[in-house]
Amino acid sequence: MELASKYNPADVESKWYQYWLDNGFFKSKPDGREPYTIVIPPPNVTGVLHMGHMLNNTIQDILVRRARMLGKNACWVPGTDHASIATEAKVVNKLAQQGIKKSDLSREEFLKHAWAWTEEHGGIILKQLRKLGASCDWDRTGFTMDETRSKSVIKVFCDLYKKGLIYRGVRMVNWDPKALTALSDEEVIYKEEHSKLFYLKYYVAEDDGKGETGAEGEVVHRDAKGRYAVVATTRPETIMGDTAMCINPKDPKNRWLSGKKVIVPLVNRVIPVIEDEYVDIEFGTGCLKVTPAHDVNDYMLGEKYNLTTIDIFNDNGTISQAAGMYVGQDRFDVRKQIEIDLDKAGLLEKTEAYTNKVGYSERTNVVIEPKLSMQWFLKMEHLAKIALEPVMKDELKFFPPKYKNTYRNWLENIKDWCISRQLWWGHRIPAYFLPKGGYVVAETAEEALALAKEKSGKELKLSDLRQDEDCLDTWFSSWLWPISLFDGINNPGNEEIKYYYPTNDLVTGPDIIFFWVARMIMAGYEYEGDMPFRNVYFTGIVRDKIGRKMSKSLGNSPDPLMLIEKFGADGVRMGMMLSAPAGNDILFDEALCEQGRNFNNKIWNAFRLVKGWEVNEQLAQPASAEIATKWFGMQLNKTIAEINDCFEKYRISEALMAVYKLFWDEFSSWYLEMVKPAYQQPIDKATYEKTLGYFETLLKLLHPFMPFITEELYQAIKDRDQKDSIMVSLLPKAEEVCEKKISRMETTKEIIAGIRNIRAEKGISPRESFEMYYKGDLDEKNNAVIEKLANVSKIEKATGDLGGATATFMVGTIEISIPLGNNINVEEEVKKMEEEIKYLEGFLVSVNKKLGNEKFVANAKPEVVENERKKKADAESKIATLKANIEKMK
RNA sequence: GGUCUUAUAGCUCAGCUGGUUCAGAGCACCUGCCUUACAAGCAGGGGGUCCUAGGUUCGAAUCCUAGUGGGACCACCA
Repeated sequence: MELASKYNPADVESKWYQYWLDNGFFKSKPDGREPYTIVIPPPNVTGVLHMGHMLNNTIQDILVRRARMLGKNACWVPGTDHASIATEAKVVNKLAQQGIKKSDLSREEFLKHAWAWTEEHGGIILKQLRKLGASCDWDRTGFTMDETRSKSVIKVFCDLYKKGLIYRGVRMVNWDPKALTALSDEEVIYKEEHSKLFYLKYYVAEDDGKGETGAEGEVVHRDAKGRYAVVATTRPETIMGDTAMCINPKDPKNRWLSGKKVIVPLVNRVIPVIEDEYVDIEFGTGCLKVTPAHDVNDYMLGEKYNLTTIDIFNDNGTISQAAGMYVGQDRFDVRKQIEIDLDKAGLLEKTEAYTNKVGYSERTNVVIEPKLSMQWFLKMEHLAKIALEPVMKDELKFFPPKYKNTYRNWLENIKDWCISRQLWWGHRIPAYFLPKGGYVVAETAEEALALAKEKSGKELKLSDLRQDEDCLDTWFSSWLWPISLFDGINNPGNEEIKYYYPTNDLVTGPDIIFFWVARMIMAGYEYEGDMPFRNVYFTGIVRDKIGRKMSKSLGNSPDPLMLIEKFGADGVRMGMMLSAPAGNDILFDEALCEQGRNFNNKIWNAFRLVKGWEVNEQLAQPASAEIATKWFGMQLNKTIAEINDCFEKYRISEALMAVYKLFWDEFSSWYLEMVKPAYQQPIDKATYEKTLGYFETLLKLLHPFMPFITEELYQAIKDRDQKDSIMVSLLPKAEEVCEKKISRMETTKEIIAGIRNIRAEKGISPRESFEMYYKGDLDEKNNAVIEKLANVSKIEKATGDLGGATATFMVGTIEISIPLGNNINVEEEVKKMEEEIKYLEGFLVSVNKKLGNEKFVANAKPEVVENERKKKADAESKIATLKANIEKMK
């Protein structure tokens, strides 16, 4: 078989993915084995794969494939999220392009469009995951709005309602004027903004323009029209909703306003001046305008002082009838206009540049309007309580653990969760209103009817009930994901939920720790009485190589599929992992995928070498090969233990680096060179079989990271049964390691490197063989290896004087000398040795200083002191040797 | 403003309980090589005030304090 010198991933990737699918290797059913479960963080159903997904799913696939190869029953459940607001926004946009307004459609008609859109774009992302090699059990693919999941959501809603944890009420909520819905606090993103602070004049009502002068410390504003207060605001357009002005009772400069009434500028409404310590004396003028309908804190004041609320906004952010002016105009247009109007009327004292934080809708990116409205809420106190302790006690572990703090902080300051959304795409709230007021909550309309009859004591028909128009927050379905995927809500205690729950690892970004992770933990304990997953691995955010967040608008995000095409899925997976230490942001650079691809090629070429050997059964195993096979077995086990340790700590990129070095350095650069027969010569059987065995083990270790090339080569090593795939093979266990063999080989490598170095420095061809003499206790067991790799014809312990023409170097305390005949430059050698002596003498000084310090000798641990003494002796003996050598050369 | 986190080679990061695994890895860089698996390669090499200033200690990259510079999250300023 002639193999190309370059590996071509495109030739093999789809073939093996299909093979895995055809043989059902991704499938999982409960059985007697230990389960290993991951549920995918469901991507938006209509989304496309981005680099964040690549990272996330690569990690999950590595964990799942590894678990499978450890003999566990690995189950990775894929699925998608209906993404209520995001998807609805997309559908609304698409309809708008066709000239259709959502408001012109009935709920049913709109949902038809939404489902059509979902079917058209849905699941693209899952297909893309296949290209990456994701070993999900596709038969289990879930969707947050499929039948099982929907039923679960409704059931949970009713249950929480019955438990008194869900309530309905008018509250100040975050209103998205574009999507026309309420949002939870978590869906609001605060951005710093350069805006203006407007100073408005509020004249004192019934003031004759003369009035008294201010007392000590008071600041009284006055002009021809009378006395006035100045209020600083960033939102002058809300003055139509002002129903009070507030000062701090401890504020001397505004004392004179106490008990007065003032006139809202332009609006001319007379409002009271109230006093509350909430007002910051230092801010602006210390006078606050109170608009209870449009600011959270003002609302609080309104409640406290029983102020009237005037809602001056329509749902879409335009000014409402209630405002009485600027009706129908947009809030931001009015802000500009009212500035002009106030100024003209002499009611604007000044404006100042000002930086403040403004809340934006996470999804539609419009400025959030705090708004009073009737919504459904979930009480969080109980749920927060049951979710906190397991994480703080590390029963449920976070990687990296620093996120425990973030988690605790959120849970300890949690507010009730606004779960209703004024959207159609989602789970409709199962609340039914009675004709004469009141409502009932039930899983089905029929049950609701029964309850309604009971409640009203009257005969009612289904058509008399009106179901709540709102639907639930997307996260109200995703928080059940680890349970609902195994139907644990509808069918408690079923075989699957018992087997797969709690799941093992959750891999996700820290950006959804509140949205999703925390809430899943709550739901897990509430509904299963147990954690939803044992470990949470938080990935970093994928950034470009100069640290900018990858985003569509910056155009700095590569298309994952293009990357796969260019470097192969294995190369890209490796590129992602090389750059991804846990918890730190990932500075993604295509060069890392290139490194991944190069590594693939390295593996490929190592395979070409091994596979190209011809075996001669008569041949005895050469000594060098025997040493090599024994040593590499040890090295292999050592690295396996290292890898296991890395995985335990979720240091996945370090695990990869360990295999990488094992394959490239130890196996390819050292081992293969040791056992490689001369050109076109056959190899002995024992070495050949050992080597193939090692190769296969290496492939297994690499498989979780690079599934495709490893399957390709696993199959190419020999003919295998249809069902014999590397992905269902078992990883070797780490066996006892003989450290002595390993350290002996390290010495051997150093000697070889030293000799190669001499050749390089002197320009002597590798073909010209050397003799080697040594002083010190060199273990001669590896001599055959030195002879082969350094082209040394003879190794001997130096007995007498070697004469002048030798190059000498030290490996530990062993002195290696290579006679060079005419190739030597005595002066150069002496100079080199003198430099070494200088260094050693400096070293000695520091060691002697330490040993001369009585406190050190008295206080340090004995072994440390002993070590220092040894260092001293070694250095002294080295210096003596070097000095003797110099003498001889001269 | 609060909480947390971080600073080590040109870049990205390891460095555990303070001491020979103590200054490391990968990449990048430099110098030789188209040597017979691999130039997507091989063999070598250079490169760091371990952020700054104090402190604890016989001994500090490591522990403590402060400062400076990054980053993250939360929160209230109209």
